[in-house]
Amino acid sequence: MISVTVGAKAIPQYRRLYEVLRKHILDGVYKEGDLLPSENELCQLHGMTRPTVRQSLSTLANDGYIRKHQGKGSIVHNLPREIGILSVSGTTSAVGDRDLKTRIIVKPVLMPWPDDFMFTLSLLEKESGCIYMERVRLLEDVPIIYDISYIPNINLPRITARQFENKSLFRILRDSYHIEIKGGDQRLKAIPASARIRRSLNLKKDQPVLHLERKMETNKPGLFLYSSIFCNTEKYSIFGRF
Amino acid sequence: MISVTVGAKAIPQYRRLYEVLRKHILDGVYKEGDLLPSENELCQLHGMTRPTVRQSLSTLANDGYIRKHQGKGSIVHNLPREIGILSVSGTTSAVGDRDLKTRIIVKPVLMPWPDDFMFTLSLLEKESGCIYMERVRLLEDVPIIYDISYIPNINLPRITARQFENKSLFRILRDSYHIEIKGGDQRLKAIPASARIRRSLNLKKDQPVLHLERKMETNKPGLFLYSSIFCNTEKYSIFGRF
DNA sequence: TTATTAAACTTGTATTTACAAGTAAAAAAT
DNA sequence: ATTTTTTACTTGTAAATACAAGTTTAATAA
Repeated sequence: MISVTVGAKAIPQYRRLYEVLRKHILDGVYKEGDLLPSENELCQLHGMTRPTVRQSLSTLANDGYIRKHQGKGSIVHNLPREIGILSVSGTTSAVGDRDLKTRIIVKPVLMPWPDDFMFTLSLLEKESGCIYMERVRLLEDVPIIYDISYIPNINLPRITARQFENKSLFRILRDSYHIEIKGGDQRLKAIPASARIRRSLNLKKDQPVLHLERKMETNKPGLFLYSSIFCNTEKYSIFGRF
Repeated sequence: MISVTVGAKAIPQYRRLYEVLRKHILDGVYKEGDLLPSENELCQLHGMTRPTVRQSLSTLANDGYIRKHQGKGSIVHNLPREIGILSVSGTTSAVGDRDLKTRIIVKPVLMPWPDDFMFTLSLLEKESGCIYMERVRLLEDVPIIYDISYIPNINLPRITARQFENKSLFRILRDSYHIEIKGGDQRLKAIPASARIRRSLNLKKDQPVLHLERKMETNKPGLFLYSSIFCNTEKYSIFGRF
């Protein structure tokens, strides 16, 4: 039987409340240090039970938007996101691409995987080859991130023909192929900038770069996306929680 | 009424199961790719209900030990911890100090806070002054991490007189002062190594370092610990989840 | 044999209820 | 006025239950 799902999947209640509260925090409805409404109040306000509300709040806490204190309440903790440009943790999207512009350096091309790829690949991945692309991400027209993406060529018809300018790769994957990033692993290193990276990111002499190697998990089992990311951290830092 | 708590606090059931499963994964009882017992099996095995078991598993998943797949089960995901030396995420202790030796460079001294401190301080913190210390952490006798710690001098009698050799600072804080690290924020940068850092970490010329600035939250409200950490990432990476 | 269907699993979401433990504010006692 | 106690309110932990949704296996039909 072939089942074609057209409409959007039902969004869980706890996820909806998460999005609402997150938006309110980012919009400044709740400011740094403010107490969120208590769990019982949120239950009444949104017509759900406490475990559901708690699931929203624990996700918010995990992503660093709030801190929970027994006996007190949930306190807004918005500081990092105001300055940072790339998040190390967070369930939403890994990169806050709100103010980031994208410039394509190498258009998507189909090629075999590099011999010494940074992660071990499955046989299926290896046989399929990879879609390769290079992009620069700019903050206020200043290049900050050099992003090399590797996508296994599994069931992604016509992806190399698509336009990626100013549209997140992840958005295209979500909208056109129903692929969602669920999370992933990353390795971090400080390395000297290569000549090409130095040129691309307008780096000063001897300015090192932060190198991230990422393996991203998706909602499609067996499908992983890979990125090699070079960051100019001279002016901006990368934020994270632990 | 004065209440003196002598014994250890009762450890929640979900935390106990978390520790058991975590240990089994680290010990290789469950190996990479293995399926954990199903939630219902874990319920029977440990005599608890599914919400409790699920709390353990979701914490394990958050810390990167397992991946959960609807309809399938929980799959062990132990790779990063075999290679990495410093964890960016994880509820337990931030640093896996199992194989790391510690060498004191500057013994704990009481001093005023630096003028341009990396985080904003509260008035209480500023007035109290800080306990300052510098340590090098070695992996197989090779210096990897240079750690500068700043601790507010609030209610920590005789801390400057204590011995820190080969004993984690955090262990002393926990054992002697009942202070637990609950989590925190960090900023990451790639920077050129200063002469002192280069000497301390035996860095090659032009080898940059990964710089972490950490603000750690504790179980004592208002008490934060601060660290400025320099990592030699030439041979080892820092791992993280997102 | 092959493809389809059904059943038996798995985790995901959600409600209801109960009590423990920590915090803050109000009330009472000194 | 000050201290102590109580109360009310907060989040934390835990059980019992129900159904949804995804995956795998077994049974069935072609």
